[in-house]
Amino acid sequence: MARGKVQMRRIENPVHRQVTFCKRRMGLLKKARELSVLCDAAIGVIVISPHGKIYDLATNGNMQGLIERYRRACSEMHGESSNHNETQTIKQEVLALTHEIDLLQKGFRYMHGENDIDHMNLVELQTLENNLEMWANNIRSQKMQIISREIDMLRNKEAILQAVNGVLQERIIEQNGILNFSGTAMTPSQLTMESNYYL
Amino acid sequence: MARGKVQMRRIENPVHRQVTFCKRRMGLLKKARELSVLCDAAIGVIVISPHGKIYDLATNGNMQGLIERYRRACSEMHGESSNHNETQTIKQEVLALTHEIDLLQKGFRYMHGENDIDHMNLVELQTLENNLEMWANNIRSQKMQIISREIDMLRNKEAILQAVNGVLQERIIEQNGILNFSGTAMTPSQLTMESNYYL
DNA sequence: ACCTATTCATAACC
DNA sequence: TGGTTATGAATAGGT
Repeated sequence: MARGKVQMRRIENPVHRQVTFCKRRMGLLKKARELSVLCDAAIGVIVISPHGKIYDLATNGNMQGLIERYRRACSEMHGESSNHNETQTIKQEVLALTHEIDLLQKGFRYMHGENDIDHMNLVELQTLENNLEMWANNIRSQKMQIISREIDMLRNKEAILQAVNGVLQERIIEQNGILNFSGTAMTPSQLTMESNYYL
Repeated sequence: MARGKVQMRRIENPVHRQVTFCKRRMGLLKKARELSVLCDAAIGVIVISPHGKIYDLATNGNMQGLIERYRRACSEMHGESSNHNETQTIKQEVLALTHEIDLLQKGFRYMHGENDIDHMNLVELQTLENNLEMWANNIRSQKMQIISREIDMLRNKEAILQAVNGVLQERIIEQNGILNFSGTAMTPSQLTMESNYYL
């Protein structure tokens, strides 16, 4: 909103994104507090960062209570009995989530045309299958890129460590020659670091 | 904020308060949506008017899931050792489903042309690939169903046509016997309909 | 609901 | 992260 209009889509630059996240999050919470004070409303805001960190605000100081109120109002709307066995609500959530997944998957099916998979003909299905195959291939190559980057990095590390190793060995040999502490000299193998395969 | 700074306290005039409530509520939800889009965050906003009317927004389209995530994070923060024996497994299920939804949404965005694939890690990519594979398998089996239905239908047609053919041949032979129009008699092969392969 | 004068929020920059 | 500033957005008050 300043120094150039911003496009309404995910900010690609991670640094910019993080900065904007921080600033706008502050702004959002401030606006929420203001609305709450000015208009005497109860407001809850939950923000979950892409990395799962949670920021929240409950203007009445108690998010749980607010959520309960919200839930009660929702179930009233759905005409459900407010029989609040915790397990029951969670099971309903599972149901809701499962339903959402179904919806998303249906959405996927619509990607290649307006048709549902059950009503698609062979040509359409074949096209969709080919597209999926391409998509999967992209994913596989992306995976390979990540893996080979990791491997390259590890090779580099290995080379560096080998070099360090050589230097250290020479130094030890030198010291052995000078001090003849043959009993305490480390063998080269003890100096070799294990590769760190954290893929 | 315009035409005079406003004091940060409850607006006494009920009309002004209602108008401001409406306007600022819109603004708040807009800001929330923007933050969500720009920074890839999951955001939930609950607004309860002084009269108890509820307005809400869940950027992932599912407030229950969001609240669940929030609850989970909170109990983690409080380090509560949950004694919910049965509930625990269900909560894990919710977690898994929520995660799957995240993945599907990421994939969705990718399909729409925004290259989120670059920001997915190996595990996410692997899961997505598996999902795609399952999907492709569904499509393949759907194709096979269509194909075998078509084949069955064609076999039926063939059988019927063969029978008709036989009858017609007999009739021709009969007519040849009676009228002896040997020059204009059709050969059996000309009566055979071509199979209609419109797959 | 629509219209501006004003204040506010914030993108880009340190 | 924490400041500064130019600029686009939000909105208070009025119609």
